[in-house]
Amino acid sequence: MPHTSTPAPARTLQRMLRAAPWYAGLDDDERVRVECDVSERLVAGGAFVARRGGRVDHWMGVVEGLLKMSNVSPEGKLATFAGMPDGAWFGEGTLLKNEARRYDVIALRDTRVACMPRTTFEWLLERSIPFNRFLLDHLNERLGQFIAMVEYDRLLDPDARVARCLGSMVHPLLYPGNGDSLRIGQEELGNLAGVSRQRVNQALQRLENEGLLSIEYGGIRIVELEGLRRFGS
DNA sequence: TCATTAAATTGTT
DNA sequence: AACAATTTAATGA
Repeated sequence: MPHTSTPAPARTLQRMLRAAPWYAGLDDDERVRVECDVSERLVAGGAFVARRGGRVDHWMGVVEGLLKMSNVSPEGKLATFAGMPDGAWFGEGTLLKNEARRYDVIALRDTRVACMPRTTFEWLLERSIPFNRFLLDHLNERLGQFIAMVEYDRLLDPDARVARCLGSMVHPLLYPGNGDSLRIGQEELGNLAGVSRQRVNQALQRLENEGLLSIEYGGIRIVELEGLRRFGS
């Protein structure tokens, strides 16, 4: 590493938008409107970004931080659907169906959230084919994750749960910009995978020994993405 | 640039 | 849950 290393570019809202996979396909008018309409909100760690049952009037994306999409059943059972790292977008399903939100979104640490107004979202939906294409890919990917979840989740041992949790948060096409490394601590990973931090540590060491990832301070570097997604099956 | 310190995170029991 | 070890970030000379 050269000692003249340039400081990592700040995770600004504008930078995040321009790196978004759907942004590249927009025309100039669309880009101008998007950059004008999208605002940024800071959510403290532990706080709700949006609540189940609440009205949905924004399509949201993670500029910087970490979110958890989850639900609590009437019996008090916690179900986490997805972890959302930098560059992840969510809420399109509820926007398209125009119904109340079906899940809670909670910040696992201080997180900056990009908010695109419903009107802008619908405007893009009406006129941009690349935007529609992105939504299609995005929904399809999400569907695949949910199918895998109902198929295996209850049967998986902790190692596999951690592996799949990581695999679901890395997507070179839908969430670019993270490269092959994920900034997530072992405690946060435990919250997402539903296992203790100690067990996360144990799982990560096994996964590292099998050559699927490498453990870094404050994060994980993905080595074999497909191996992580397949792990345990 | 280097040393010191505090804070965060990891590894182990 | 508690503890020790490690890494990073911040501070000031």
